[in-house]
Amino acid sequence: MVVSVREVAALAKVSVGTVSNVMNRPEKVSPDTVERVQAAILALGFVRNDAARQLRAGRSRSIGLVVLDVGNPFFTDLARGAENRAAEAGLTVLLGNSDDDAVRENAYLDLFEEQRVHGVLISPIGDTTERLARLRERGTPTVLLDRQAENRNFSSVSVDDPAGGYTAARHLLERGRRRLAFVGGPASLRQVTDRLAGARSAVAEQAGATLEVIETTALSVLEGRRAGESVMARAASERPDAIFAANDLLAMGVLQALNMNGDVQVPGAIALIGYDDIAFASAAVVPLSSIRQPSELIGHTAVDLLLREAANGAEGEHEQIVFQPELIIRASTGG
Amino acid sequence: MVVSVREVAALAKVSVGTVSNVMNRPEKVSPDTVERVQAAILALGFVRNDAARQLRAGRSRSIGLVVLDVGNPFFTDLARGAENRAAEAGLTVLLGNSDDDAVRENAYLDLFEEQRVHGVLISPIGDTTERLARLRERGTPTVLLDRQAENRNFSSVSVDDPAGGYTAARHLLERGRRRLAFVGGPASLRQVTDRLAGARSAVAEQAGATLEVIETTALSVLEGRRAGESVMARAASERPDAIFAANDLLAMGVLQALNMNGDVQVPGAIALIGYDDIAFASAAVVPLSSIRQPSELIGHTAVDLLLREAANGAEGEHEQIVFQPELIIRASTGG
DNA sequence: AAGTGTGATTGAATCGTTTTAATCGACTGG
DNA sequence: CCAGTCGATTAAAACGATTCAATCACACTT
Repeated sequence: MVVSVREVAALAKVSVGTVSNVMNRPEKVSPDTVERVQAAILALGFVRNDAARQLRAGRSRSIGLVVLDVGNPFFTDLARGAENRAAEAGLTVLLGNSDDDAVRENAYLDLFEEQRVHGVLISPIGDTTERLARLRERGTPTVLLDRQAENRNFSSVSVDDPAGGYTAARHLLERGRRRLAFVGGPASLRQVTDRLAGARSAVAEQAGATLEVIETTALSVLEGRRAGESVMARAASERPDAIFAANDLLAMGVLQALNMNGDVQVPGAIALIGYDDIAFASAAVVPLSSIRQPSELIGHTAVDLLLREAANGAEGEHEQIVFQPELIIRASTGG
Repeated sequence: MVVSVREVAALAKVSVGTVSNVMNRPEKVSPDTVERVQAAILALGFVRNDAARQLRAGRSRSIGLVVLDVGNPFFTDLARGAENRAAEAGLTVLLGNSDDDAVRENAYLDLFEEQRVHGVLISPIGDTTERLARLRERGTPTVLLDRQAENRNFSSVSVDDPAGGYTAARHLLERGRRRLAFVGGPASLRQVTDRLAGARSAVAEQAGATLEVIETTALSVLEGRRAGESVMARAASERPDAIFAANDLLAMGVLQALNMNGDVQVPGAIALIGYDDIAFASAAVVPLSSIRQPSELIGHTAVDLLLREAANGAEGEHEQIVFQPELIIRASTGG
């Protein structure tokens, strides 16, 4: 019960070439033949075999997207932006979730390369540039997401993380807080270290202000809760009076921990600010101040860059696009 | 600069057949030949072309997953479960987002069928059973998610939605509420109508209790907010004293609307319960009571069913698995 | 020494679509 | 009436990995 162009051609009494033409450039085929072939396709329930098509074409019609965490709305929003733009260009997005794991990241890159995807968008964990360079050398255009390559060797779409970190910390300082804590990790993530660096420079400018770092093993709600609990375990006088979390998931976890016992007021005792401004941030126990990133726009732009990169060939220029983040003030830092 | 098995074979001074054997069943090849071939692969940076492989094999090594909304954590959790189980079986999951749109759903089904995926998992919108029956007839095993086929013609993994709806409404009634409102839609979604039906029967059992329906066009935070605002627009005496939202996203939107002006107390004036128990529910402004569904387990089980279905061939039995939901009580219904 | 078995390797056919050069008919203008 | 053109169609050659029957080399048995 396998139906290939061969059967369709036989039924429509034409050659396989004509069947192919009907599917791909019907204007080259006489109207009545088109009709006859389409009738045959329908009658037999023919579905074209994409593997054969790709084999001939050399490249697939999809692009691979590797994100750090599909559970993070920031990345699903970004994916939506990429998907929409890709759809306009007739391409499909394959979504891979590295879950902050180098092995999984690598597995997805292998898979995408074997599939000869049109290109790869990736928010890399740690330092993968060597692997990515090889990927590109072998002909798969690559764009970095949410991260700039040190050596400008890659096209990238990112947001100014040091500036975001600076803005967040500055905001807390302006609210009169002096004993800040940064919650985030792992340090292998560039986003984390950049935001921390930004916060550091803001604190350095302010006499009498301090910044402690509470490191986490992931950017998840659970890890945030753990960090929050470690703060709660201290005597009240030992606690920071403001917390800057490296993303909103962490911030929400921290918030849960602080609120669980009900004895720590936010923002009364501790002000809290997150990062990303995911949709849930505004609906939190205490609506969360945050640093907004234009997530959909990032995905959208990344696809544009990828298409340009693909068109230019290997020796084209690489373009770095950096968006500016935006401070969103809500109740968690005193409205 | 294209590298195929041919080049590898030439460099290693063996035949292409041997190269293939090295990759797929190295135990059939003498150790030193294996080594020579692998060295050649590495030296040339050879990456096997998946399209050619699939063409020969007849089927791809991935399974297609079509969900209603990737923005909904329920579905990303489900996807994670599916992905993990699939990985154990050496398969990849391709995630498609129908966004509650029949056209996009169809596009993904076409794509997956053209790719000759191992099988399809889908949370169908509206009535797609005819389309799915054809898909299966042509050889692609299919499992329904979060939805049972009326005629038992499909394997499916779902949760008892009428029971969940009943439980939610019953809980509100037991808290002394009598003027309930159901927020949800569109009515084309089976999940919505089933949960509503369950709620209806609970209300019918309770003398003096009423249930109004506020229909939405989607199960999103935004639509929830819209519904909440329509409630706020009424005189206080005309408002319900309890709201059952068809999922947590809606419930969080409702909550935002009720809280925005600050004048409606939850659960004081209006008790609120959602559905799914997504991770963010417990971190909401007012921690949200909800009906928990075992999302990861659903994804996991669905892949199992799919593999069984694929093994049995077309005329095998179809299995319907129904999980029971669980009431989670938090502050939004009075703790 | 002939025959038998075994393990390693090979060569060619195959999967299904796309593409290109070639062919065919019919028609037009000189 | 013939050369030339044009549109529609065809046949065959790709694309690259897999697989299976055939071959080969070599050791072991009788």
